[in-house]
Amino acid sequence: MEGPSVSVRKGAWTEEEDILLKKCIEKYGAGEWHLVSARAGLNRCRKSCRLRWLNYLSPNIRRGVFTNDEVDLIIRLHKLLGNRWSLIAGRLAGRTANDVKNYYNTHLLKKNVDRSLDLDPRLNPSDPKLNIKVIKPRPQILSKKSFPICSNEYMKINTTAAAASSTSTPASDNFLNENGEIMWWENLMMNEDETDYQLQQGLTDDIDLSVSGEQTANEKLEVIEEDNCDSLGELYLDDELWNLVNP
DNA sequence: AAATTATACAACCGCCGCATT
DNA sequence: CAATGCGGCGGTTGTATAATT
Repeated sequence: MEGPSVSVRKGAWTEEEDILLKKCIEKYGAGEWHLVSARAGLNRCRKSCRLRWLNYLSPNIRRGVFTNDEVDLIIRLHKLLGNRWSLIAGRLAGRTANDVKNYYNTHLLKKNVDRSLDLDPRLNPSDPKLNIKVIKPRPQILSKKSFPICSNEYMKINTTAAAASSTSTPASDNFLNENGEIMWWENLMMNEDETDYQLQQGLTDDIDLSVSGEQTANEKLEVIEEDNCDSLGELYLDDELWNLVNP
């Protein structure tokens, strides 16, 4: 199906190839990757071209060392989302999923395991009373009052911004304020203790997310809010809701 | 200084979901 | 409904460079 019919070039990209690809994207825009190699005069497969652009050549990419804030955010988002690198990268302006994945695997993977055991004595797996088991990352409960995703204002801002932004990595700047800071970061920080507690206590009972009929994301969220938040004061961020509030 | 080992990261591979035919 | 092709994703590998012996 997707195998190349003729041999295509593999391995590291040359400067000449980069220039050809850049000129092609400048002329035709990013997309239609199956046509790019022909348009650019490259003997590369569509995936190679796409990857080279998204991970290296795109002007939106920010290179250089990860800041402390970025590293903290990666750690916390990974805790929330697991290995969903594109989602994580989507919250780090200018960083690609590949960059984040590489950074995590090389810098944080071992450190993270060590740290999680060091920081929280309750998670010491050597303690037989705790019966620690490895669990997959799971959706989070976030307090409505301190995580303002429920507000219509928030939805208005972000659904509009999302509609105008590209869907692929690197991230849009939807979540940056005028100072280039990540807007929801503080909220995430504030909620960490709460969500950790709730996860440990298993307080993640499903909340009804069913919404009938065709509705906009904003309308859907309002219905979900109405059905659940008023009585419970919480939102259950499963995939559907997460996608709604992080378009 | 040379050999070996560890690290960082660019790139590839296989799979998936979705749209189209 | 099945086949096909596409964009996209995460896991993994290959290799250049740095650090260590």
